Amino acid sequence: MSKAANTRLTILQKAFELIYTKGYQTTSIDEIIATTQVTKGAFYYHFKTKDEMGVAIIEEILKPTMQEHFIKPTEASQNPIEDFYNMISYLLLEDPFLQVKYGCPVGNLTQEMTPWNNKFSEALTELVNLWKETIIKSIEKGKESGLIRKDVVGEQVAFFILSGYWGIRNFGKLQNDNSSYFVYLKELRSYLDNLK
Amino acid sequence: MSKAANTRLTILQKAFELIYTKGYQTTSIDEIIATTQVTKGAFYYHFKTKDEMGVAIIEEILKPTMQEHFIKPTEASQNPIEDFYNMISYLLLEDPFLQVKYGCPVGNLTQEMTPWNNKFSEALTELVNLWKETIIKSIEKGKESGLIRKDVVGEQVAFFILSGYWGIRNFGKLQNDNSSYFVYLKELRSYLDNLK
DNA sequence: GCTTTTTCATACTAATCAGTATTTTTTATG
DNA sequence: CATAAAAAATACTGATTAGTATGAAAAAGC
Repeated sequence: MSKAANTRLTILQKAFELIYTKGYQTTSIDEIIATTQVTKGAFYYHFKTKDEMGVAIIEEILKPTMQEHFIKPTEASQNPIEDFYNMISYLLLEDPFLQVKYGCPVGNLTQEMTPWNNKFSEALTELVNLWKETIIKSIEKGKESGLIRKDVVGEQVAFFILSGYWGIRNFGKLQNDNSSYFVYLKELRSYLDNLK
Repeated sequence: MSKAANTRLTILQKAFELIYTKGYQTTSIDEIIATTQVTKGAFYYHFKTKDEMGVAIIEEILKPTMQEHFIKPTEASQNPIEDFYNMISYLLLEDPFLQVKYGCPVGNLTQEMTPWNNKFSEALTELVNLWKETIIKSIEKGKESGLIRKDVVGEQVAFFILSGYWGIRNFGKLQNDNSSYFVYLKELRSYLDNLK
């Protein structure tokens, strides 16, 4: 990777960490360049505005991460119900990057930037739809293989699972501990089992 | 109500509307006093800081509203399952104040202010716990009256319902339309029916 | 090695922010 | 009505904000 490309990536990564922990609006460019040891000239060479950088974070940091960690595993799944549970459980309790007190990065950005910034909304919608569609496909596969009831509606379940995930992360954030996750996961288990 | 008390209430109400639509951090005091036609002197006579006003909004605007619209009806309910559905459905589709594109006020504040402001977190936690406990009690009542299965765990269901609500409001916000609400409500219906 | 383009560094600006100091007006109370 | 206290009005401050203007260094092309 060229030195310039490296500078750009460093900015995106460090800025993402700051934004994930502090929020977008309250993370200033001065703070970003201070922690990245990059000058303002370099920053504005790579990004025309702060918002352009924000969208780049979604597309160049969040999207690939999601592809790798959610989309691929779900597509490869032979047992949707078991793997949905494992996916959510992993995200809530084990993922090394996500932290209880900071919630879900995609959820945070959605809450904060929608509906005031169209570029953000579009980029985030793309992400979320990708995840949703993957879940729906996985459910259809499960229906074919007999692991899921035929009368289950994929889109409904996808919305239900993702909503619950976003919501419980907000609870975790509020309480700043794992306890609500354990309670939530038990009910998720019983909900998912009812799809069989 | 005294004139001073009226000034205070006006500030809280208008500020809440601004914060609900724009977010807390991006709503400036200058903007609040401009829309309320109140001077800065008056504002800072009633509130020592912006954050003190924020907490007052939670306690004096959000809390009473929640008491009236969620707590009381749930406590009076004779048929929990039916009324849970109606409550969520009302909130998503009919409530005259809440708007799809702006999400849930409590959820928004939680996302934005936690974990960086303890006073906010405490005030919000109180609100949410109140709602949660009311739902749990309602479920226990339903179990006694035979409307809900005995093996249903109230706390799990309460978390599940509230998480789903918070999450789907984030979806609505992202898409800026009702469509996801309809899909979500269908699955909520079938989830709730499984508690019978 | 010379030139051009890319990449980055420094110093600045105008706007906005939360909050303060001080004075004036309004209201309550005797 | 006089006085004290409560409530509100005005003008300011210092810090922070996103973004710019301009020039210097690095890298690439020949």
